[in-house]
Amino acid sequence: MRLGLAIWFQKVLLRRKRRQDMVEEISEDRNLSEDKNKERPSILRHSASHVMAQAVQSLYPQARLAIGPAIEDGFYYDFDLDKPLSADDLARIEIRMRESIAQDYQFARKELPREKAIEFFKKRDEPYKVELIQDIGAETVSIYRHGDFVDLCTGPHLDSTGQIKAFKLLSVAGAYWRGDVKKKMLQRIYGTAFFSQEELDSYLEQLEEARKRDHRKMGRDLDLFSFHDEGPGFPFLHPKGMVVVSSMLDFWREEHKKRGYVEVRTPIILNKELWIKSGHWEHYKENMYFTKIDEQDYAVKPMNCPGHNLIYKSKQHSYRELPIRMSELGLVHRHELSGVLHGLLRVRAFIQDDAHIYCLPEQVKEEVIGVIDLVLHLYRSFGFSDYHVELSTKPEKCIGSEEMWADAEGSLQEALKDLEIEYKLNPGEGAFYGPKIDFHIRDCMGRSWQCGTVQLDFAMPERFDLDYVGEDGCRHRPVMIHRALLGSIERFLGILLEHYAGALPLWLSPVQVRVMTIGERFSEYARKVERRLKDEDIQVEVDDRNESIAKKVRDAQVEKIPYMVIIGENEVKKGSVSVRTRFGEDKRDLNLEEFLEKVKEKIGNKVS
RNA sequence: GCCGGUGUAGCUCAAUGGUAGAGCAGCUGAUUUGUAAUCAGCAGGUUGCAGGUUCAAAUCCUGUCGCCGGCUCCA
Repeated sequence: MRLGLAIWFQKVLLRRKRRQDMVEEISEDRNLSEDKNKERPSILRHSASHVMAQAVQSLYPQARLAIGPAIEDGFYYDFDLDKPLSADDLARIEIRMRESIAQDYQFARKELPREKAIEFFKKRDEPYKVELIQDIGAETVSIYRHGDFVDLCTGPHLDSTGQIKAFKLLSVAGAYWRGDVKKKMLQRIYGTAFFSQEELDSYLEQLEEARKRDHRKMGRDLDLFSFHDEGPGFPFLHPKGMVVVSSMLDFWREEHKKRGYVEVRTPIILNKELWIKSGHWEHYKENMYFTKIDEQDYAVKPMNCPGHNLIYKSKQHSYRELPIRMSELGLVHRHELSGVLHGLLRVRAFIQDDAHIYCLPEQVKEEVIGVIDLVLHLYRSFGFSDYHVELSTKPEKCIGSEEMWADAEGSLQEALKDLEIEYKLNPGEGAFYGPKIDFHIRDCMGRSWQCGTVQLDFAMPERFDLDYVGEDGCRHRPVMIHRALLGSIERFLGILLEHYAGALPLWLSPVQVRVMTIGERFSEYARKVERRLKDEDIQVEVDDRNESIAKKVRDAQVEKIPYMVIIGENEVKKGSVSVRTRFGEDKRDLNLEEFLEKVKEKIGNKVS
């Protein structure tokens, strides 16, 4: 169980190394050095996956081979095997792998005509390999052999198994054949390999570090939020968690006001007819919660757009009013599969920082650019630079015409191009109502989570018959842009906690200052200091427990409280404060008013 | 939802078929402390839940719920 985390953490390591890898790959392209190739972790790891498959088949001859690639941070191999593999089995497999490495088998490549290869793998009773070859268009395929093990593979590989110096099998998990829920579930073994034991050890060490910054643990330790069996996937925000969220939302509202957004609020439960009209009934039903009111069917909203459309339609609009930027910090509920719930990062109810922009067709690009500019500004303000952008296009199951989709995709692409933003293209991954640009941020384990999204929608205005009166006095169809920037407030909080390892920036800290007394007789003065800080809207607490100052400092450090104000004989006498920061800086005898001003200024400027 | 794992005090973990324990947190008292844990005492559990096997179940079996890691899906 613990090992499972390892796979993901490796991504964190590798993200750092990626730059180096890139440089390597470029130089390889120039001289295609065989030796350099051999230094690439992906080659090492792919070779390790072959060695693992060999070990598995030697221990469990009934295991059929599926696929076994190197991944960003290690490798895996999928097996069709009736016996469930346990941690003990992984240890046995590792031992068998070591034997193979000690034998130092050569990796040998061979090319086979397609038909011969199919025959070959049929004879070895490897149906998954046969299926793979049948799907490969090429006339010839390559196989790699080491010892008695043969696998369909394009390579390249190490020279021999002996070059695998440090590896570890990390976890076993289920995975559908070809990622298809309707196909058979296979057993996937994850592992990793490095060129030296030191690298492997340091990786495992950092894995342990990463576990410490899991937002779920910090939520408990810092008393920010909790989950309960009574509502799986539904987060409970505690008072301190709410303080953080309020700070986030205050800032969010300020930035939105500046950019011409208006805020609305729409009901959580709405008549089923509305959802049929919007298309959610048809396309999103399995993710929705339903209820009955006075014999009528209602649904709990999974999205805010239909409600916003009702507001838009509540009166006649002129082209002069557009764009209308209608925002809502809306509580949405989505029935997610139980197996995907993950702390605050994947929940069943969350606040979406949503907005719908109703605009003229010729305003689309400018509006999209405005949204992207705002999303990047928000991320920067929260201290994020590690995000990536993806553009997703028309899926199979969708509403709207081909032409609408082409227009919509074109506008998004152009906006990204104008802003010179690099992005990854995801063909067929768009929402059912339009193409989208997504912004992803990574968690401490290297997992990438979608936050911001900008989705163009030429279809919803049709369904709701939205219109505006143009310059020509005729009715026209507005364009609708859905967008969320932080995405889910809960998810964003989770990511923030991991990003800062719980030491949130001052302006977001649930407790910004803790006043602590050296002895009981200083409580009164400490309360006075507290009062003064509270008057200035600073989040402050007093710790006047009957404990040593060392203990109080320790507790505050563990809670990562930005400022510790220490009150003793000296401070009371001089009417001053002594301040320790969570970074260990210590300043004695400060003037309270000066300290207060400094803190206020830092909060205002969003600096730590 | 699927595959595998897992569930003992608020938290972290012991107890491998024979009387459920520890540290931290909590409470009480002593101590009145100068920058990462003062000392002592007390309290805290139908071992997730429901069945079953057994003279005896935290421990073995079945079911169920939650959680963890993946798969799939998504903010």
